[in-house]
Amino acid sequence: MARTQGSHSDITGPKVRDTALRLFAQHGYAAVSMRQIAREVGVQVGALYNYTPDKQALLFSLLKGHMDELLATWEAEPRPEGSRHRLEAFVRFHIRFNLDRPQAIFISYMELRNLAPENFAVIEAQRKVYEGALEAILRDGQSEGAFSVPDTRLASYALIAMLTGVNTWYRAGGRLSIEEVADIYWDMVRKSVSAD
Amino acid sequence: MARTQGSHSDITGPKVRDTALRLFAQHGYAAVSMRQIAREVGVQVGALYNYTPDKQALLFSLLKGHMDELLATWEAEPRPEGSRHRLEAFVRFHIRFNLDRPQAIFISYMELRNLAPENFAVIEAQRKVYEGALEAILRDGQSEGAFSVPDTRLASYALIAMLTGVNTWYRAGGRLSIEEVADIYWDMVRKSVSAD
DNA sequence: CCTTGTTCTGAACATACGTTCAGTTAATCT
DNA sequence: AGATTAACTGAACGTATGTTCAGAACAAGG
Repeated sequence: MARTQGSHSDITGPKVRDTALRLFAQHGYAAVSMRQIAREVGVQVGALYNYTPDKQALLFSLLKGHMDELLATWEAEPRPEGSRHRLEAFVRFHIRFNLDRPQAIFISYMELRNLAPENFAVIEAQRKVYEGALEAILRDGQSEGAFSVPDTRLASYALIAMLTGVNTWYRAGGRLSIEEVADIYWDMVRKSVSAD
Repeated sequence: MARTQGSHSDITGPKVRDTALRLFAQHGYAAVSMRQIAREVGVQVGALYNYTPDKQALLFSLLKGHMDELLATWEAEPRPEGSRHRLEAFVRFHIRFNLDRPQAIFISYMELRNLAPENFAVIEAQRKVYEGALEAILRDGQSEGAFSVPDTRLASYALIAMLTGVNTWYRAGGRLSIEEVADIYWDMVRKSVSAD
């Protein structure tokens, strides 16, 4: 097997993924053409098909890679004692993780409908696992008496939406650091699930 | 001027808008063709151009109409006394309004990037007016001592995201009525802006 | 140095796109 | 009844789309 060293595929491959991620996030999957990706990578359009069987697989691969990383990173996080600390850990993890990769987050919310049904099912299942982690924390805290949450399912949806919304306005280099943002959001989350 | 009564334009016009709204929400603006809209309306594609100068104007018109209605309806709402009651009114209004027109809400969040820059500026300005109404309530309540919100700007973003998120999971005919959903969300919002 | 196999080009394929327009249909007004 | 005109068809315009593939370029192994 020739060309294992100095091979361009080690460079072009990631470049294709990075470019596709950026363009999909910027203009949307349907609005970006394979030729546009190729142009920004610096190759002819045919060369892209050395790295993906088709355009749909490219989108799916990006989303799948992102969800795999999300779940793996979350599972590797320290798991503090007590529902309150676990909820805080989730909030800070979610904000940090999302703000670190805004483009992947963006397409993983916007481009779900452009996935072929069988691909959609895979991503949707992974998303449910992640959201289930939050609901489990709320349920545990509720039965321990640490939280006052009448409907843990709804509360998990509400909190996820609130936290994910950070990405719509946060810009690096703004007036607040990621830590300060997480402090403020954690304060609101904490109060919203407490008894009053 | 002939054909003012019995004219088809009274039927086809709204049909074009309804169909476009539905298809844009389902598949995304870029993924829907004019021929697809025409087919579902029941006319040839050329006929669509009696109702919109081009595809972009059709999208803009839908979004503009939606934002106009949002602002007008909100301004016509009763304006209760006291920040707490005003916040509750906003929460309930937002949930009710959003759940009543899920498709318009969906495209007005997803298709902003497919607007031509000058069209985007118009919609963005209207959105800011609406979100500003929430922030004003939070600011008033904060200075009156009714709320404990360290950063009213952030809090308004957080609450808007949380409330708008209802549309991602709510389905009519589910286990909860719109009123019950609004009750639960208002409970969380109320606590999140309170002192503890 | 010559074969091997990866990576890429350049061109082609069939199909779809947004938009335009001359011409047909039919409802309304005089 | 005839004139007017809104509403629509059917076809065409040029361009863009995703994908395929024969062959060129070229780095490494024997």
